[in-house]
Amino acid sequence: MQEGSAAGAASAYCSPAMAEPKQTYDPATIEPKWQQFWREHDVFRARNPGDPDFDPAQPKFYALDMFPYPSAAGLHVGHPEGYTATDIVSRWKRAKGCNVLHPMGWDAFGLPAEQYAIQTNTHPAETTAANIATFQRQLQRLGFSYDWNRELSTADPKYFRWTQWIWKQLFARGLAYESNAPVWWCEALGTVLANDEVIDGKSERGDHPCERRPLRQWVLRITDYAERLLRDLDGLDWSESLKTMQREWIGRSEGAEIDFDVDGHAEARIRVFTTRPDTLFGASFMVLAPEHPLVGAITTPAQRAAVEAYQKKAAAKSELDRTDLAKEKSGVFTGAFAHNPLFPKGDPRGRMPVWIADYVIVTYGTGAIMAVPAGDERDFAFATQFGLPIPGIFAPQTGDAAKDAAIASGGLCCSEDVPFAAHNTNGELSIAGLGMAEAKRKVVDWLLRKGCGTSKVTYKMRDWLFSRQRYWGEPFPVLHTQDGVELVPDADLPVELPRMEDFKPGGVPESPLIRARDWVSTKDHKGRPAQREINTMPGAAGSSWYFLRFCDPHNDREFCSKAASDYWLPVDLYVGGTEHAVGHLLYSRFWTKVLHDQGCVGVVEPFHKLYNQGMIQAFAYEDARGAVVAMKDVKEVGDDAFHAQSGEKLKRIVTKMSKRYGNVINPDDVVNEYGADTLRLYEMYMGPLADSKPWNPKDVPGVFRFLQRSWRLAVPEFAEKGVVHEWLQQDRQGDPAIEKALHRTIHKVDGDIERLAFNTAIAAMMIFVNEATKATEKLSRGQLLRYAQLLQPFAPHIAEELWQRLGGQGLLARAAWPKVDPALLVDDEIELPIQVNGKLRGRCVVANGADKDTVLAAARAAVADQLDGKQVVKEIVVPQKLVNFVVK
RNA sequence: GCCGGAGUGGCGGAAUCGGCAGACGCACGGGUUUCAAAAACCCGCGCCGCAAGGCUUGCGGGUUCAAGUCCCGCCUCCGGCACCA
Repeated sequence: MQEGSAAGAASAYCSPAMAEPKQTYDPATIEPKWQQFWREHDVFRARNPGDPDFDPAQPKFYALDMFPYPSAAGLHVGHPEGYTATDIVSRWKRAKGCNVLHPMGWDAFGLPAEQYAIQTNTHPAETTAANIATFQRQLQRLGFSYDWNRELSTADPKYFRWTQWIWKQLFARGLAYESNAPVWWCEALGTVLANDEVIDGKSERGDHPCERRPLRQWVLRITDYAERLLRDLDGLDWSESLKTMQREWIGRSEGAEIDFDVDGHAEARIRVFTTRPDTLFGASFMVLAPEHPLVGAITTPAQRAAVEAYQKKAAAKSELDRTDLAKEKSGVFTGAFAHNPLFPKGDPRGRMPVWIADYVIVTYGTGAIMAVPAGDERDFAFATQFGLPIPGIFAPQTGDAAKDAAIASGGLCCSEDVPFAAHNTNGELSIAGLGMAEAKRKVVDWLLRKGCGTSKVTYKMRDWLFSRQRYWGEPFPVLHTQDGVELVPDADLPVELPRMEDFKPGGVPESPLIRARDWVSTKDHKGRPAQREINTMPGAAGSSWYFLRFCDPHNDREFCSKAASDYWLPVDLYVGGTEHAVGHLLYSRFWTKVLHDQGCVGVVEPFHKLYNQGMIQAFAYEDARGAVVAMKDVKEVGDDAFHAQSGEKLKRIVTKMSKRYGNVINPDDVVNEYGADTLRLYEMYMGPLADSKPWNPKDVPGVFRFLQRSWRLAVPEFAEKGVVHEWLQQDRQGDPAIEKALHRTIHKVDGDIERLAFNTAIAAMMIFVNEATKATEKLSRGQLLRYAQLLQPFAPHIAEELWQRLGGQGLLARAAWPKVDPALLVDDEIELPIQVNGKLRGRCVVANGADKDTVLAAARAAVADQLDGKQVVKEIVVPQKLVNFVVK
């Protein structure tokens, strides 16, 4: 323990050398004691239907944390933030009579474990086991009320046996397929990555450059579920911003596909996707993605060299460069002409040059567009740059004549809903005067009749790239035989990883498993030679269904019994960071829906209420140039900070914790110095759960002092006076003022936990303790027992200790939530602020429920000097709130 | 560029439905206690002003008896998306 710290000083008093034994609040003694007691008595075990002591009358509550990835760095202070929040809710729900499922496990497969294993030259299985042990020890000393009987690890064969089984179900439903399409390859990580793991052409983890490369991969057909993944968001209790992120990721757009003939190429038809089929009359050229398969066939000899050069340049560009150069459009004419289906063959109005340009993306829609410069900013920019025609199609009436004229002539681009001009006709079809919606309908109907177009919905979301070229992941239960792909029978699951000494990526795109020759070569079901799949599953595989396994973690016949998941699902409260907004949360929803369709799970959505905690940040100091100075070079003097070497005055900023800055707070240190209850309480007291907020070491002793004051309310300084104060040793009537304060506090804390406003709940308890401290000897045993009940979800150890000392019945962790008497929430007399012309001028005390005239009379008397000689034009009386006189 | 969220004392934050702005904590100042210090406890603490009083929730307008809260226009910060046809 650190010298001079609050708790450190406290334990010094407890040293045996002291003549009189003091009873100081000493978390180092009481916390391990209660943790051990709770574990030994299995206090937080959740009951499943069918368990001997299961009570069907009890409501269930499933409180879930995003389980951690057990990194070598150990627990970060960010972890206990969300974990404390769900623990408070879990303990509170138990007190309210719920059967609570609050489990914890380990997301143990994945790249970092393998990277770390390579660095330290130890096997990932060993480092992972060691990291799990550390995380477990760190979490267990925080006193979370997890049902540790349900602990699981995704890297445990007993677990991933079922990950493999679920994958087989996906395969059987046609939702898993092999593909050779270009994928994101990251050289530094030696693997391919899914779309959501690549940000601006760099890997999300490690920020390494990535490139598109064709490699054989397993892919899951999540796009088949796009519509349901979108639609079912509506019923979820998630933040709107998170739902928006998912909606945008799914990226639904409604429009039409239209076919264009290519002059002189009877076999070639260019199919485009457009959200504005109504603007077809304004289409003046076509643009294909450089990678579009038709480019080679339609390019004229004269343009071939230029087109191929452009294609080469586009291929060399990463997606990042492509968007970086977005300011200026680039492209090349193919020499070919397509024909607008609105006009008869040969009609010059339908003649459209075909270009290639990298602003058209091959993987979205059909990889080709019809360009309507009058109605699309990008097409407008392209047409302007290359001198292509911009036919005007609109007849706007905005009231701004100059603007209207510019739009009508095609001199100004307009993507809004404005009426079409009279010339939008081909004789058969006219949309003159129509708005967007009606014109769309008419054009698509006409195209449909002519057989060259149809309405169509597309999604931005791509299929889920579901394999990695790495060792430390779930093997696929698949063999490659001479007849093709063959599934490993259920009876042979799990397919375990071979024990390998060298699992480093070997500079080849293939997984290191390719070197495990004895493992790779096997026999198919006919006994003929076959090869195992050497790709492994991505990190998100195991985490896509762990919430299901928690319902029935020891089942060795099924991944989870239907009865168990029917009882527990959906998760009632799921807390974690925003970083999983599209990845994990979308994948889990997808797997749940597939398992639902399979009849294995009743719900269609796994997480009813989802809450994103903010980030815990830290202070750092930067110099005049804006460079962050590492904490070891910072000298703090009072409120100011200086550079230790140069003496330069530094500016305090708030930023993320980082090893480089040396501002990382280790939860273990905080527990050692102040105890787990203080850590939990401080993290909840910092501010709203959803906000990002900086860790301020100076604030921590404040909450410690609060716990100490709570302790002092019950426990005398010297042991000879008893385990609690003399006046608490038997029951008696408590002070009525304290009783009222207590009821108000219970009411406030109850409501605040409900809305996850833990900071204000703690403030309410502090107010109670401040009031109670002023009247310590008037407190009754019953009052303090109820206070301990309130404190229990937040600071369970001290609360349990106080409960025991006060002689509470049984365990506090199992005690019911205290009752509020509504009669005690109202005051007999209330003080009203009195305003004159909206400014506070006085106060008066009236009986609660006094009639308006009584209140007015008292109010007038209280501000008589202000009203003197003035005329009152209006009197506003808001019952229970205030009085306002408007005077002249 | 588009879509979210936010901006309140020296600091973290509170104000849940338009009704006393600044709860609670930190820091700071004063006091009690002490040989002294720490701890503990008590008092004070938005800004200007000796005071009376005035001003104050990023900025500018508006609605209202009353605006941190509602409306309009801007500024700044954070997050997400970003040539998605």
